[in-house]
Amino acid sequence: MTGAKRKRTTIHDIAREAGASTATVSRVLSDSAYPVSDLLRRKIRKAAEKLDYRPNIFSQILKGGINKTIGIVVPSITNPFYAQLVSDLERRCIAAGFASIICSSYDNPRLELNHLEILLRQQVGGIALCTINDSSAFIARLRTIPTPCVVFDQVPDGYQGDSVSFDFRKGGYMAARRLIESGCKRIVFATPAIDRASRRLRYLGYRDAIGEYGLSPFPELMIDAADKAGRESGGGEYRDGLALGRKILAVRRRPDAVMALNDIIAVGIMNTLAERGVRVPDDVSVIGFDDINFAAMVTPGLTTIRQDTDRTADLAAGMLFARIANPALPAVHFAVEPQLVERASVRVA
Amino acid sequence: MTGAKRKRTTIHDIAREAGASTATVSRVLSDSAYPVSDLLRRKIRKAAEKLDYRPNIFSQILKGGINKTIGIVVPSITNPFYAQLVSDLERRCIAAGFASIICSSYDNPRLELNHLEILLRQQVGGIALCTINDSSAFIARLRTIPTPCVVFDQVPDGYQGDSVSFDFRKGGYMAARRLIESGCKRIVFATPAIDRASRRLRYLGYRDAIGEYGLSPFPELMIDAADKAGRESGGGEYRDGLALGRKILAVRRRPDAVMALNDIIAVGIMNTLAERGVRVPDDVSVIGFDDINFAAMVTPGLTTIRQDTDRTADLAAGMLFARIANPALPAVHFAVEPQLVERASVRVA
DNA sequence: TATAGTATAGAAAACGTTTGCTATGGGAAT
DNA sequence: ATTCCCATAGCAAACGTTTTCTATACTATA
Repeated sequence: MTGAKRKRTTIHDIAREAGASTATVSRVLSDSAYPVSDLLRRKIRKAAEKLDYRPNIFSQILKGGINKTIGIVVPSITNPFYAQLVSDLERRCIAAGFASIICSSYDNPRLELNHLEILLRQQVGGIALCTINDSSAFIARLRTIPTPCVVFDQVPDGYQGDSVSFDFRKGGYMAARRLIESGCKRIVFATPAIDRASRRLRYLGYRDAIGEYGLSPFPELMIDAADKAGRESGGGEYRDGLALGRKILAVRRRPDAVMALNDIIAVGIMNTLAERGVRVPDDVSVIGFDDINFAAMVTPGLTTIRQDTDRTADLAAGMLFARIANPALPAVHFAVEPQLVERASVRVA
Repeated sequence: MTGAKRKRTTIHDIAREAGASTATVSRVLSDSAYPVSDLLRRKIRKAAEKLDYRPNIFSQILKGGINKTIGIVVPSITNPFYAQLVSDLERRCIAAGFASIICSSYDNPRLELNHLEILLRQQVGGIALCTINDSSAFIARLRTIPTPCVVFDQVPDGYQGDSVSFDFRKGGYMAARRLIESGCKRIVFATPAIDRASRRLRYLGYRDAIGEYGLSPFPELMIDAADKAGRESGGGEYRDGLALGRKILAVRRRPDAVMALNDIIAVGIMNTLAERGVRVPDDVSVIGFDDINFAAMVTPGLTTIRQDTDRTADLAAGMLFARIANPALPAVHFAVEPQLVERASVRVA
């Protein structure tokens, strides 16, 4: 359509137009402190304007500049929790003058590693990583990457670099305890496969509470990972909640409370229960995890454990930019605290 | 910590290690058809492996290669509809060997333009754009960008390039008609500000149906954009639904149906109604738009107009990659059709 | 045996910047 | 008038690739 492929204007074009050398043009256009006469400065600026000059970032980076984009890796961008977290992170990148590359690994460690390799090849200036892979091989790999990196939300045991973790165990404990204190006795922890630290820790926290209050051995763990093999997902979606709901309905002596792995699953369970006429919270209490926007929109409103995405993003971005500015800094670690948010899905004591 | 900053290995290192020239190394490593002896080939491959070589994409691109990343711009990544659309697009990029940069403009035209400039500076190989800006100045700007670009979902009037649009007017018509045919007479269209084509068209479709069935002039349009100025959002969120719900409850002769701008707003309205004891669909029918995952999770299940994100992504990605492969192609345009999905929020006739 | 042809390899230029170094001119200090 | 310094400006190297062009050593042909 437009005929011959127009070439971009370079500093050479500007140099010619303004009667200067490329060195001087570069110095003017990159606001260097190098002394250049005002006259020439103006001429160069005008020429740049006239020719609609945009620097070629590839030569800049090649020459040794740092790449002002950071890579963000999360398990699943369609999970509202991560969508919010990514959004909060992205806002801070923009504020710092960085672009961001968002990668969703779809709960697939292989894809996650692939994303990471791509980001490294792209030589992004920094990486914010929420990984579901806590294999020691992966952690070893992580140790070798030359790019500033912060691991957030889920941080694998033994990871030594910068991180801001969420206290999943405490969150699990708080959730279970909330149920216990409202008088529930038969509490089930409902989850798809326990395949990563953040899930195991939630369960451990639940066990802490169960043990502390001396509750009896009940079929306390309800796992449904039946169709896991067949799909590219780590579970944790609505359909998993539906499946778990059916499973719960099938036990002979019904639990009086369920602690769901996350909010989405909690909603799936609530809906399955409602369909069969069992009322929440009157017949069974339900508690979620994450506090996605959505938790406030369902009926009854979902009582849940809040992960503060904004705080997490704030800490993670802060330490990432600090490290980019000074890679020699010692590693730091933050933890963000869970928070109980009361709504209407747990019966009052 | 790690002491001196280790330099990346380059083809020069490999050349030295394997006793070859950089030219040969480049040819081997980029799988060129150029004849190189098997012996040397092997030596170079082994050296590359040993030194953990990764090509520097910046020099590759600088040298004239194309940048295998595409930029995706959407109004809001936290909107589940766009999250899904982005996810569907991203999957196709990966399949085509492209990375993707996802940018959320938060319903802010200034930020959107800024994102676009960044993508151009990054010289991404292609851009997939869902814009909320249909000013003629913006369309003119769009015409001048040198990068392959496809506009999807919302395409502004007068945009000439590749696009895959959604038939919002027809969608609006289908929604309103569904309500009318179930016997509703006083149907209100509930929306935050009508500030972009996709919203205006929905309203127009609604009017089409209203007119066609000769319905009476009722306070048919319910706008709540009160606090718009104060926030970085174009409206369309849950709180907008709540506000609209309150407004609807306040009218003297209550509507018997509401057509919401989108699913999230529909849920907000349903919840507000439920809180005051008005039942959906018995007292008032509610219909949404988009068919986000969420629409199936609320009670009653939300009847809505489906925008097929997967189909949209498929078309958009297809035409984008086609254009990248051959920029001289004439522009093409596709439209994806709305689809009514029945659930339980509209009363049966 | 001379000649051409073929397979293989390397030297070097180019992509668009940044930057260390050198060069020029003029004013101030001697 | 000589010396020195300072303010300007440009030259050219370097970043890591790709690619064109040239060079070498065989092998096959006349």
